[in-house]
Amino acid sequence: MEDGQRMYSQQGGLTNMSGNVLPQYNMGQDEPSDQRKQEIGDILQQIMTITDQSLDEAQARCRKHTLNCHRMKPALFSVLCEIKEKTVLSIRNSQEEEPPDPQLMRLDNMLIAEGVAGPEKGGGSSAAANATAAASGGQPDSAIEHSDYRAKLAQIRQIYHTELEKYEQACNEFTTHVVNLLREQSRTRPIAPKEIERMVTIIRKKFAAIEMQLKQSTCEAVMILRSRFLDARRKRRNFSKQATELLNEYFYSHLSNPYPSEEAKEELARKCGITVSQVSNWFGNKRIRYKKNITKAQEEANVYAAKSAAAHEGQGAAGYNVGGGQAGMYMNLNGGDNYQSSDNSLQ
DNA sequence: TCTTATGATTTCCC
DNA sequence: GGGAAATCATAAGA
Repeated sequence: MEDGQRMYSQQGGLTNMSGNVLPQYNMGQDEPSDQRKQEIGDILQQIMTITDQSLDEAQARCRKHTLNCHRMKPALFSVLCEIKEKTVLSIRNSQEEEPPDPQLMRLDNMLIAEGVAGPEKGGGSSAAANATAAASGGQPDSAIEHSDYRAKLAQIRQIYHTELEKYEQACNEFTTHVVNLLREQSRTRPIAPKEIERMVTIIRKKFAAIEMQLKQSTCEAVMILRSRFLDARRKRRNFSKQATELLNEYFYSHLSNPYPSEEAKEELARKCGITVSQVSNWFGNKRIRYKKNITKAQEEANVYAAKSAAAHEGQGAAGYNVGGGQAGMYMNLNGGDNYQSSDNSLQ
């Protein structure tokens, strides 16, 4: 108040401690007294004009005019903005710096991996191709299943992107609307640009939550499609003859320890054009069935032993030894249980 | 159509 | 988690 009085006095005259205007002396800087009289007359005229208007209109206009034109407005708003910043906004500020949502990251990663989000790089179709290749053991697969999967995935992708665009558009429109509104309001109440930015962030967060729901339901749709597709893969297909030969060769040449290492499985999978888990399945089945039907297995072993021996003669090498297995240790065909003994050997 | 072979899945155990 | 064993589901052949 003191400052205000002092400031006023600089313009209109000197005041005493009670705020009364003191007699003014012409010091060479002050306005002439007849000019002041003119101003007072103008003010009175304005007051008289106001009384002719409706009270509300006058108040509104007066307030607006006073607020917008008052030379103290920027300073006052600045102070008020600062106070707001230090109180309400500081609370929000502490909540803003959150780490990225891991669930959202998972969803994003999955959508990218499935080829739904991100650049269209044939993710879905390649996934389908891999899946069918795995199921068919390298044999040509049903193109119908493949194209069905691809078409449905493309549908999901299209819906996802359409919805995403809608959300983004709505978000942008709403944000623009709110920003404009706040900017308009900032003429009559203290709203700092930072506060507007925060409001934008809040709006974007709200829309991000909606977006996450969209991503979740898209992931669900992909999962359902995938499971249906995988169910279709359950249709068993025999491995190629060449693949079976390779697997049998390895099995019978490692009869004392028919447990291929991970490296060996990978190598076999690569050579046979199947997956590592298919190799594992095959060896699991083979070990069990070998034990169950030892007579027939021995005949088979005999065939592969002969084959391998012929190959060794031709190459003069130890033959198959993937991943450090014990090549060349064939079972004794005259005595079914006379294979090389080890902890893992088949009894 | 029935049987057998075989790849995949499930359950249990270590 | 990997392997054994049981089981399922389907391909293939008689």
